[in-house]
Amino acid sequence: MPEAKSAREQTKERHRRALIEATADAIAEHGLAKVSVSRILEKAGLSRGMVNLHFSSKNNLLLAVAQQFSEDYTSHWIVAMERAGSRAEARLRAIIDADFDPVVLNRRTMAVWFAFRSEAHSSPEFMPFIDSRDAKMQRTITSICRELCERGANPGTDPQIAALSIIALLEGLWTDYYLHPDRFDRDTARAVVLHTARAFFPDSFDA
Amino acid sequence: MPEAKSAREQTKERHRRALIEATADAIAEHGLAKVSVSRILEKAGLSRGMVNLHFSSKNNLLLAVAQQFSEDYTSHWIVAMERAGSRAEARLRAIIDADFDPVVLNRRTMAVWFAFRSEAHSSPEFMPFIDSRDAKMQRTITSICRELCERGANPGTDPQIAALSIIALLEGLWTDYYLHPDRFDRDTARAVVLHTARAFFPDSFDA
DNA sequence: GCATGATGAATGAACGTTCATTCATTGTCA
DNA sequence: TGACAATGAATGAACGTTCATTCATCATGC
Repeated sequence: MPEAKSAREQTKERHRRALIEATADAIAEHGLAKVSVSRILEKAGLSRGMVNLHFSSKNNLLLAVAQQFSEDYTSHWIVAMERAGSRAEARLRAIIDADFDPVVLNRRTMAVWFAFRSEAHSSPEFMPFIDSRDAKMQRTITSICRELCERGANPGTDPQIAALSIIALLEGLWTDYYLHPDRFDRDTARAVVLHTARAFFPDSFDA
Repeated sequence: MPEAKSAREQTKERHRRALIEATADAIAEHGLAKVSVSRILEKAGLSRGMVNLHFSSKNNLLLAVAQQFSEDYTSHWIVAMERAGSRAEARLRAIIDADFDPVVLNRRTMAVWFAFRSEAHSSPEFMPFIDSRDAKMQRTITSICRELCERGANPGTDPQIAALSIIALLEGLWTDYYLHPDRFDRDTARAVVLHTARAFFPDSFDA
């Protein structure tokens, strides 16, 4: 047993999580601009003072939500990549697949991501949590591309440009889903990214 | 002379525009969630009643801003494309260049676009104005791709997939600029899109 | 060309509502 | 019983909107 938590600590933790989930629900339903403490507490089924008790301010709760979603996204693609083994091609495929996994790419999650992104420029404290495809992911994909360049001996391919293209494509397809979730097709999206990967690395990513 | 407007009508129109510009400034500075009528009027240098006098409500003013930016974007790429002449390759190049033109791709404009996008799902009245690369642009680019397929006789290229890829890339690179305006390089961005275009249509888009 | 009444753009104090936050009180485990 | 999580009424600031009033501009009559 790692920690034997008392019943008290357990409900406290449960309430903390409930507030974060309720806030995400409220953002998805009403939009960040219309999210109020009252609406959050209504969704969570908790009393008025709870937000300030657990997070000391509404803004801190919003920060906790942003952090939660950021960490969930990052750990998701890292786990997927590591499960894929050590081959560069398999690792890149796993990252791409992870990006279109319904666990990540769904209406609620996108609503939260895009909401925080749009407020981060005027509230810089959100900045660390809005960059889904952050420096770490960029380094990872760039090094995969570099490996593919060396192995496949593609003289014309710049790993930096390849990585930038793939990441921008992932971003753009997220936006496509966000704007038109009904007409978005996950298989087509994956095919588009793999098509681009194949354009850079003809030896890999066979259809 | 098209219309001889009275001095009264001129100042009225000037105030209307001032409110729209001030609202865009306020969104860029404070974020949509923190834009209040007071802040807008402070920036515009006008009196309290002006928003409701000209737009009847704050929400209608926000709608007018969204519409303005949407129309400006659309007319910009259409003018650029038509100036490029009738050749398919030149037209696509013009659309790509237009998308990275500082007139369109700048901090203020992106702040406004992304702000409205993030609120449109909970306030559907904004929906008609948030889809920069809308159905019209998609039809245009798809038909250009179809023409390039036929002329160049690229048997393996699906014009739909090519158009989707290019549009998603443009979207993704906008997001890239929005998240990191300082480290964004317009020339690299253009090169990335042209590189992808070349992958689909090897006969065209020479570097 | 000038005087005069009509027009409606502009103003800003006031309104009711909603907001995030506080804190004295209550309830519940250890 | 002591410690602390939970409650919800109370608070004042900020919100969008209203509206009686003001006054520069315009149309009209002479």
